[in-house]
Amino acid sequence: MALRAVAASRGLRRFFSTSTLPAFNPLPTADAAQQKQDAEPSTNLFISGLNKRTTTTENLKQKASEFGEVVHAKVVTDRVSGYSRGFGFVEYANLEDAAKGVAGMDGKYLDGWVIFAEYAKPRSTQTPPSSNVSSPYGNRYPPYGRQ
DNA sequence: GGTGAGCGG
Repeated sequence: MALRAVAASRGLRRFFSTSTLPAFNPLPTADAAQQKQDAEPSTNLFISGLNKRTTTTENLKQKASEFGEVVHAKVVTDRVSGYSRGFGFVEYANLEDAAKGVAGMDGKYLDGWVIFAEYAKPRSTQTPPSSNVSSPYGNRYPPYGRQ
């Protein structure tokens, strides 16, 4: 009668239940922790949100010097047009100053614009390929990209 | 000349 059907469905439900529980990821915290990873700490900082109309190099260096020893500070400008591209790079002397610079400049105002400071990606540890012909430095290069 | 996410010589 119906008792057999109820018992059978209950048994099937228990079977599916026991076979479904440990099937998927029992520890989603490990995957979430792997996804939540900030940029690797480095002395080079990527500053975005700068004002395009003015060369904020001096202001950026002065602003970054308040949180640590700044080795380099530059606003990236287009080579052909010469206009600022709105972002720059700041290199600190050590990682602690870089961390303080990020915590101190990220989300702050600079020249009327909110800037964003985070760790920059390592562009290249080798000499650029376009440095054998039209380079004012010849084969030698200034100490850029040093760590 | 100068938009508004982005990664430079």
